Formats: sequence, C-alpha cells, structure tokens
Amino acid sequence: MGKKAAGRTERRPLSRELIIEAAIVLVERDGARGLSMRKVAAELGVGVMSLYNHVPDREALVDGIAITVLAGLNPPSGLDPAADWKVNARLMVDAFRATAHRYPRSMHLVFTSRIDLEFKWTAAEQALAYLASAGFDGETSVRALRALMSFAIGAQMMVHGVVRVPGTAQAEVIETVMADPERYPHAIALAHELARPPGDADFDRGLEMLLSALDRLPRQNA
Amino acid sequence: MGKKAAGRTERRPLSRELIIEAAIVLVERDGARGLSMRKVAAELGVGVMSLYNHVPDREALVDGIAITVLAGLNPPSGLDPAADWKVNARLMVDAFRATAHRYPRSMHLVFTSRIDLEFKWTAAEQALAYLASAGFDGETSVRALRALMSFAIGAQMMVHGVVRVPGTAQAEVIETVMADPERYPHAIALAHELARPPGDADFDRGLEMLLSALDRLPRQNA
DNA sequence: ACATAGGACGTACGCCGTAAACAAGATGTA
DNA sequence: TACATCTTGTTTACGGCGTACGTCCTATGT
Repeated sequence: MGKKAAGRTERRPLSRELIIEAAIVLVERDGARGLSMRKVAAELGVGVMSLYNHVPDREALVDGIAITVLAGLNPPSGLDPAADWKVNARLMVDAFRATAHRYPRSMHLVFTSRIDLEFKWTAAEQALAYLASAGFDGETSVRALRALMSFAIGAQMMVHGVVRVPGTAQAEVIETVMADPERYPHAIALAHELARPPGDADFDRGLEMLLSALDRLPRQNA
Repeated sequence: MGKKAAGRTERRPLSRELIIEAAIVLVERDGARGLSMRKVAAELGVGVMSLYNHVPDREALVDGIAITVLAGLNPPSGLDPAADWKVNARLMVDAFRATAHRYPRSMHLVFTSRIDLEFKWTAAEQALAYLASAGFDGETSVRALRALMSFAIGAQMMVHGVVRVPGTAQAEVIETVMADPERYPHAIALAHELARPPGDADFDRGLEMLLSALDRLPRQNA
C-alpha cells in the first residue's frame, strides 16, 4: 500500500546530487564517522543498493562531497588583477576559510581522505597567475602557494579540533596542566590565552606574517 | 601438538607495548586503512580478543600509537637557552619533522584521529618558555606557537599525500592540466615545479619566512 | 594438593561496503 | 498493438570489522 501511486510520498527521483547533498547533511550532523552508505540510504528513505546506481562506491561519494563543498572556493568574486597581489591572495585564502567555516566537518572529511581530485586547478591557476604578476619566479611562486596552503590547511585542522594539541587547548585540558604546576609555569601563566580556541584573529595574524614575508622576497618587477 | 610446552615458539607474553609496536609496524606497512584489531592480532599470532586484555578498545590503541610516535618529540637535545630563540624554534620544529619523517603514516593517523591527548605539554611548555625569553608577550607567544604548528601540520599533511591538492601535484595530475591547456597557462608553465613533490627545502623556506616575520614583531626586551 | 586469578580464546552480534540476481516501470521499435 | 531493451530500485548474501560475553588454561599463593 502507498506504493503503487507513490503520489503522496512524491519521492524525488534520486540523483547523484541528492545523494551527495544528503551525505553532506549527515556528515555535518553526525560527524565524519557517522557517514555510511546505509545511513545515507535511510536518510533518503531508499534501499542501500539504490545508491549504487548513481555512485560507483563510497570513495566516489566522498569525492562528490569534496567537489561540492569545494565548489564554493572559486571565484572569490572581487579579485582585481590591478590590485596588490597580497589583497588578492587574502581574498582567495578567505574564500577557502569561509567554505571551511560553512562545512567544517565535511572539510575535515575532505582533508583526511585520499583525494586525487584534479579539483580546483582553476583556483591554483588563478593563484599562480597573481603570484606571477607580482613578479615571483616559478619556483618561488610554487613555494609560496604551498606555504600558504600548508598554513591554511594546518590552521583549519587545528580549529576544527581534529588536532587537539597543546596550542589548541580547550578548557578541560587546562586542568591537566594545573595538576602539575611545577613543570608548566609558562603554560599556566598563559592558561587564559591557551584556553581561547584559535579563531579568525590568529589566522589573520599568521596569514599576514606569511604574506608580508613573501612580499619581501626578491622579485623581478615592481 | 606443539601447544603444550610452547617452548619452541617462545611467545613473548603480549603486553600493551608489544601490541602498539605491532600496530605501528602494520600502519607503516599497509597504511592507516589497514589497521584493524584482527590484523594486529594476526601479526602477533594471537587471538583477537586477547588484545582486549591490554587495550580497552581500538581508539585507545590509536592513542597509544600517538603517544609512542610523538615520544620522539622531546627533548630535541641541543637546545641552548642562551641561543637565538629562532635557533631553538627551528630545532623543535625539526624534531617534529624528523619523527614525522620516521613514521609518516602513523603521524597521519595521529592527525586524523580525535586526539584529546594532553600529550606533549612539556614540548609546549618549552616552546612557550623560549618565546617568552625572546620577549614576546603572552598573546603573541600563543599566536606564534599556533602559527608554527599550523604550518608544520599542514605541510606534513601535504607531504604525505593526504591532501593531494593542486600545489602538491604528482606526475599524473599534470596530465589533467595538459588536457585543457587554454585554461591553465601558468600551471602548465610551472608543470615541472608543480610535479616536484614538496620537500624539505620548501618546508625550510616557509619556516624561515614565518620565523623572520615573527622576529620582526614588537617585543619587550632585546 | 587445592583454590584463586589473570590471561588467552571461541563464539556471536550488529554494523559496514558491495557483488549479483531479480523486478518493475519507461522508452524505443515493429 | 506487441515486443525488446534500458534504467532504476530492491532483495539477498558474503566477508570484514569492533567488541560483549563466557569458557578454559595456566601460573601462583597457600
């Protein structure tokens, strides 16, 4: 019953996009560990194997999540080739950070999966273009791109609590240090600072340092 | 037969340390995906459930791996309080990189797991001490520590191929860009650079930039 | 000699990803 | 119209996973 017409249930025809969308919802709600084909199917009110008509396997689904989430990366809109290269660089890094802020858990999932995606070469191309127009030679451009990416990715890893290391301590961790005050004088003195989760301000300062250091590198034109 | 005496087989008595050690070997050989209680047990020639006499659950085992691997972090030996703070900072970051180089896959596993470990506060304490003696105020010290950690962690993520993003392209990825030469002039021009996997030199340059940028920050003493 | 405790083990349950065979409607062709 | 094919969803099943539970074996203290 209720199956013949299916009119009331009005089941949308189940597409790759729908599946990915449901998967993202699920990841953001339950975390990356909670992602499974069975859960996604249940979320859509559908048999598990039905998913496989639209997605080859689980890895491809994760790839789909990656592509969808990272689609927000370009174009950062507002890029002006005439502007200072640092301004453009900041815009691009901020675009990354904005999408990471929107889909924190999905972004983490993307990072921790093997992604052979040739994705976002357009973003890389754009970045390299600006670096080149800023007068950096090829080797330096690539290095600069990688340095910025390292910093952005590492910061994101720390923010999301994936890497809960000393510098990203949450409140409870402070207690650990308090238990042995003799050994951790500096950590205790800075407990207030350490307890504050890393935020936009920290990121901005670090980014600013990297950018100005890059800006001081020898270049070809003005 | 061959069971009564067990004299020849000379089975070591199976301890937590032995289990962790076997797990690390397994991760470094087969990758993080290949880590399972059953495989570890098989590696030790032991029943699966025997492991649970020494390790509460899988997560605890991963924690054990993290602690063991990260034990190589301190003390970086050679630290001289009288030396320039940047020298000491480099020594500490290099210590991290050295262990990451020794156990790349385990390190990745550590990063991608939830680690609430209050581990390595001693390293943090040491770093904060050097930053303080360099004249940085508390807020700046914490920011500096976080910036350096972000960079180190992000770089490590990229090196190990976890995040196979544009800037870390391997040879095959280049072909992707080649297929659409119109859109990626810069990427193609720098294909040779991009194909080179990120290495120590890139890391050193980036680290140097961060350190010298930090060195330029306003401080209290000389 | 016997009681006790701790470590190793076998079994079993519920998750997971997915291969394979099947069903049922949609669509193209005569 | 009737038939063939294709698309899409479903059912069943298999092997691997983490681990709760109960059992047995062995070493030790008395």
